[in-house]
Amino acid sequence: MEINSKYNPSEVEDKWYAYWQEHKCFHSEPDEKEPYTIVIPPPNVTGILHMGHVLNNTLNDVLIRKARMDGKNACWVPGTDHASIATESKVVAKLKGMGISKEDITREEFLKYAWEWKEEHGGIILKQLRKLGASCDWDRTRFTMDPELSQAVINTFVYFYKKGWIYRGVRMVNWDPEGHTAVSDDEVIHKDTKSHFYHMRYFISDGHGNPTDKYIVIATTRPETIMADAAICVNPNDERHHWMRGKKVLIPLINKEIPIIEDDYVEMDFGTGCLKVTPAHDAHDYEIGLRHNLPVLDIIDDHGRLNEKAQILIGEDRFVAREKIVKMLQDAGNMEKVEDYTSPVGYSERTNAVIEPRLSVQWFLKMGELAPRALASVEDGFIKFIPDKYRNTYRHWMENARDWCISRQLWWGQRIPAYYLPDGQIVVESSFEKALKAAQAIDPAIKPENLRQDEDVLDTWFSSWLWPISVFDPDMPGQPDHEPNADLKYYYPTSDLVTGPDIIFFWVARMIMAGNEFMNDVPFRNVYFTGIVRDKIGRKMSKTLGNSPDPLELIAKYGADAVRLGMLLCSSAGNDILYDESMIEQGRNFCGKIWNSFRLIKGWSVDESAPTPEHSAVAVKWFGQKLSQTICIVEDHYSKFRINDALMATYKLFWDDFCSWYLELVKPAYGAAMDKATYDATTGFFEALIKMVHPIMPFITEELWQSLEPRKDGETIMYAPTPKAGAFDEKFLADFDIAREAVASVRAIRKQKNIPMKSALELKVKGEFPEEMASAVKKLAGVSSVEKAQDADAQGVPFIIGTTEFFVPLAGFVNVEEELAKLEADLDYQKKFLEGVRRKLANESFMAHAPEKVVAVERKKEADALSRIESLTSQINSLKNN
RNA sequence: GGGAGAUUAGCUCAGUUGGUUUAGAGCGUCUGCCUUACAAGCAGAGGGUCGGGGGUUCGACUCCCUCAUCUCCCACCA
Repeated sequence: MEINSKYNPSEVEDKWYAYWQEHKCFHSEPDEKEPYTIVIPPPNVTGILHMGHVLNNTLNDVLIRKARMDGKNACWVPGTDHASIATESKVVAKLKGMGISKEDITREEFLKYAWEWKEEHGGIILKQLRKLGASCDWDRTRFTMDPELSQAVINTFVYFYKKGWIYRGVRMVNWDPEGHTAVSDDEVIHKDTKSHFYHMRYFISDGHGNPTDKYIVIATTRPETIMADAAICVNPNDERHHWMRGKKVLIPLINKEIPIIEDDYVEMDFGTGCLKVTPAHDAHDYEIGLRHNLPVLDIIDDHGRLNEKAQILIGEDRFVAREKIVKMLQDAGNMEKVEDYTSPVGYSERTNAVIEPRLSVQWFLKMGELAPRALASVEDGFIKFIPDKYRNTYRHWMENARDWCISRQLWWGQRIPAYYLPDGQIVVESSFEKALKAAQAIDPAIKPENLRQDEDVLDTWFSSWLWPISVFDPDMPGQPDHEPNADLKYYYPTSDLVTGPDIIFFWVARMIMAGNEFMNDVPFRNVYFTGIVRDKIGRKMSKTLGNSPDPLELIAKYGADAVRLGMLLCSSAGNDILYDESMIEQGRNFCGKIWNSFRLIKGWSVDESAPTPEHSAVAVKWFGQKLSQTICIVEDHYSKFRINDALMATYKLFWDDFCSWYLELVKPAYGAAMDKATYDATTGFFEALIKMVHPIMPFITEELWQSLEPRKDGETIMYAPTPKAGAFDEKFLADFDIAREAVASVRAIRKQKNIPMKSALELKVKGEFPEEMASAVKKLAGVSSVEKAQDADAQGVPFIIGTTEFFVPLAGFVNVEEELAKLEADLDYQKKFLEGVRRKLANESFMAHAPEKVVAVERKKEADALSRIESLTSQINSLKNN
């Protein structure tokens, strides 16, 4: 059989992915086996794959493939999220390019465009995931706006409304003037922003709307809102301002009279101690307004422009208006001074627009009962967070959770099922027909055309919080009487969730709430939080910085397996990933290593009658045990979600133990055949190894597993059972390590003395040495004999392992002074070490307090140091006598 | 401003209830090798007073206090 000398991933990957799909290898149906379930964190339906997805989905795939090989019924449900704000803004942008404004078309027309956009761009990301090797059950692909899933969202809304947990409220919300919607507090990012602090003069009114010559100075960062001022507020304890109690002031430029009021909220030592109260455009001012019964005047429209109520600068954008009004105030003599000022300003997470606090009517879901229960799920250990530190973050948020603003002023999403009667009464029902009936129960005269549905849609998270339930049985959420279908019964709760810590509140917490409410059980057992993928110097990846590589290009260049390994190498749970392409090169190199070891093995011919050489027998015995030992370690790592530790242990087992030691030991002389026993053991080991690697690198392992021996059509390594650990003897493994050390020492001597492997050396041993290992040392160190040394022939280049002395007789090669210096340095170190240990043993307090075990360890250290010193002294003497 | 976490080799990180750790790994670095599986490789080597200071303890990378630096989360000082 001809094997390419180099591994060619692109050839192999598409072939096996198609094979897996053709044979339905990813598909799961409920059966009698233990389920292992993951639901994908749904990416934006029109998004494209970035490095964060690569990390997340690689981890998911490793877990799911591992579970599958462990014999579980593994099901990974894929899907996408409709991402209302992001998608709608893309569609708006597209329409703009076509010369169409959203305002000019109907909701239905807009949605038609949106669905077209979704059909065109939707699901690209799922195709890209296939390139990565993701073993999702594509037959189960879901979209948060699939009709059934949308209905689940509507049912949920109706359910909570009827339960009295959803209410409509006038609230100061975070208005995104670009997205034209309210966004939740969590979607606002506060950034310190440079601006100015404007000190303005408000003149005291004479009582008839005319200015007197007295004025007060008010500092603000937002002079464009002065027209909406409802009062000037000072602290009641601020004596500086008592003189103007009961007076009124005039708003500059428009000369509107407003009262001076007093409230504790105002800090005396901030700014001028005077606050302009603008209830419509600041959340705190709104609160003050409520306390003092101030009128609310909203002068900014949906787009962030001043409206006619502003009286001046009508139609101007708020920032343009700010510049203009500053000029006007200066011209009018109202501007006292302008200072540079940096203050936190809220930005929309989605559009990066400056958030405008704005009063509006929104729908809210009460957190009062949902949050404490969801908190308990984690606190009581029903859900485990990895790493654990996120429990703190979670607790803090859950204890302070505010009601969830679930309405969004958008069209793309699930429309709120609230219907208004002409008299303003509201009915909430899961369909128009039901709503009509309910409305007619109130007023039999109501006709369909009298009923008006709420214009807003629901927050996207209000659909994705149902995800672990609705992907299996969309009839479940919001319908407590519904009998869960077979899928839901079998797959829920899911096993593990892999996601980023940035959506712990948006998504993770809310899924827990929904799970508790509708399933009376948590939605998953473990949440593994990945880090955020950053570039090599720690910057977040972003399009503008251009530091975000295209995963598909990386896959094309290095292969999917290499990309997967590379991502995992630099990721431990919860730590940010400092991505560097060299990690992926390492993945590629590992593929090369695996590939070449296979070529080596496959290149051997077998001689049925050949006896097994001693060194091969030792090698087989050793690697079998080493494999078992490592399997235990790897399994332990997986059980603790220490994926990169599991990976590293596997990596070293393959590269160091198998390739560098085992294969070198059993490798026959060039052209010579190998005995059958060793050959069979070797292929067996190789198969076990690639099975261990498979969850991490699915493609190359499938290719080699299929090449290892003839397989039936439809057979796959995906369902090959994870290798099981056999017994292993620690002492035997330790003995082999002594042999390794001896080999390394001889090789080092060869290098120092420039002696090629071809010239055989002898090795003399003084002290204990496991006889069984002699053949291995001979083969790998190029040593012709390993013999017990008598005192007389204890000479040559020395080294010590443990307490055993070794000599490589090399007449003429020994540099006595050099060797002596090394030995004496070591001796010196050992003496000091011994001194330290003895000091400890002489310490009465230590002897009295330390447990026996620890004392025994110290005694052993003492003994070891003593015999090491003895060996060193002996070697020094031998050298001196030469 | 509040909270959480971090600081161990050049880089990225392990170090699991304080004592078999006389601090480890991978990558990188250095040296020598194109040795018929692999130069995307092989062999070998060097590299850290565990951020600073103090404390608890027989014993501290590990626990406590403090300082410094960094990261993240939450938070409206007009």
